[in-house]
Amino acid sequence: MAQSATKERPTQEQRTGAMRARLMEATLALIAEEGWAQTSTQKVCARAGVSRGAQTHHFPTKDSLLLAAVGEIVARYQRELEALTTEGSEYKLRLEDLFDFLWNACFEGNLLNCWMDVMAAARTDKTLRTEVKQTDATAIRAMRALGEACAPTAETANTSAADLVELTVYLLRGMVVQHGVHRANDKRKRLFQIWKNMVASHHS
Amino acid sequence: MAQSATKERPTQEQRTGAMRARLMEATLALIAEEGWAQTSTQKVCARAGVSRGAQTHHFPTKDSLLLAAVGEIVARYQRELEALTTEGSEYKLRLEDLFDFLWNACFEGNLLNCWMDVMAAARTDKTLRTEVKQTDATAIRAMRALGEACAPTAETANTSAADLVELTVYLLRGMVVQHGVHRANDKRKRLFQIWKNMVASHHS
DNA sequence: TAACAAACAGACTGTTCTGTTTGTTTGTTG
DNA sequence: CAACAAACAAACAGAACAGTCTGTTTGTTA
Repeated sequence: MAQSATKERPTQEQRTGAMRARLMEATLALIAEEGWAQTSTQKVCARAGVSRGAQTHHFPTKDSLLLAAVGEIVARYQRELEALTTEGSEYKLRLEDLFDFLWNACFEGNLLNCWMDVMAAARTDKTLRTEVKQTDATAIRAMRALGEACAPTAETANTSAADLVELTVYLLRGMVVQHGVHRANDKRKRLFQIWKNMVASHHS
Repeated sequence: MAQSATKERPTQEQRTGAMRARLMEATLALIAEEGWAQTSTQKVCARAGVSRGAQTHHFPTKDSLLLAAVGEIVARYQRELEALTTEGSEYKLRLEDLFDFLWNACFEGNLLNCWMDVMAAARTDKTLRTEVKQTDATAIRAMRALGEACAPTAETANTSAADLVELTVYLLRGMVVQHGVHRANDKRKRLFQIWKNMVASHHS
């Protein structure tokens, strides 16, 4: 009777992993739903169904929890980005495909909403800013490289593909913030199409 | 002797005006320096050198104070915009001039930093969102109209000037958020120049 | 000038929050 | 199985916060 054979008792490593995962999931959900500023450790514990003692054990300070959340956000985004490159490695990835991917990454799911929240908060939070500053720099560098890989900027072209990608990133970020206030994606989709046309006619 | 002739005793209207101005200035400064989420009524009072009683008298709730601050931000921005149109009414305002104005409005002063903070916060604050939603809509409408006035979108053109202006606004907003984290305006200025070139060659 | 209302000041209440501490349970290891 | 450390639980302390309250000063007006 004692132990049912279906479930072994979990090892400590499994426990910490599960606990951290639960806390991380609750944290990300709260950032997405209530925003960065309204995300408190107490709410995270309540949402995760975890005692405050457990939370302080794994994340002794609020900053450690939220910085871990930042890392998780960019890790997930990076994962999507890598998935695109590997699946696209077979055939030639077009610049327009990259733009469409960036668009989709912005408006399906709430990862980018969270990220813009973090960036806004980072402006007035020193430790967060230093973290975000380099993380974002590497992310932009990666996307620039990806753009360059898509369209190697022929000598005839008058603009580098990397610059066009970076412009697109800023444009989409502005749209994401707008999206948080006013969900009218039809208008924005039309504008983004105009932008893509401009790129196509300019980078030829 | 009693009253020195140089200073009359202030009327009540003057008092309220002065007090509201002091509170408003302190609020905007705090939003700019510490961010929207870290702006509390107590800090505002301390910064303005005003008792909490006075603050609660003029702004009975925190929301009323912060919504007034939002109104002040957009009012100032609107004022800059109108100044541009009136001073430019003598000679023909070019689309590029408008773009340069938008650029300058973004990176000199911290009005746009505050505004992006507000937009980010509005995503997860219902009352703020409804306020920001329509305010921002009218602002964008005004800027679109201004763009249309600059360059009346000749029939030969394949893109409306209004759309180009709106795209520019989103692009610049993304750059402003970036600017809060990483102040590297040289890179962004170069990118914006590329953007202006694309517009010029496309809207011809 | 007397009565009144607005402007202002400061204390108090209840809540929320982060970080710390003390104690209990659970897994690991010699 | 015994000693130990990690995982977890819960209570506490101290601070910041928004809102409400009572009292005082100042301007208005009949």
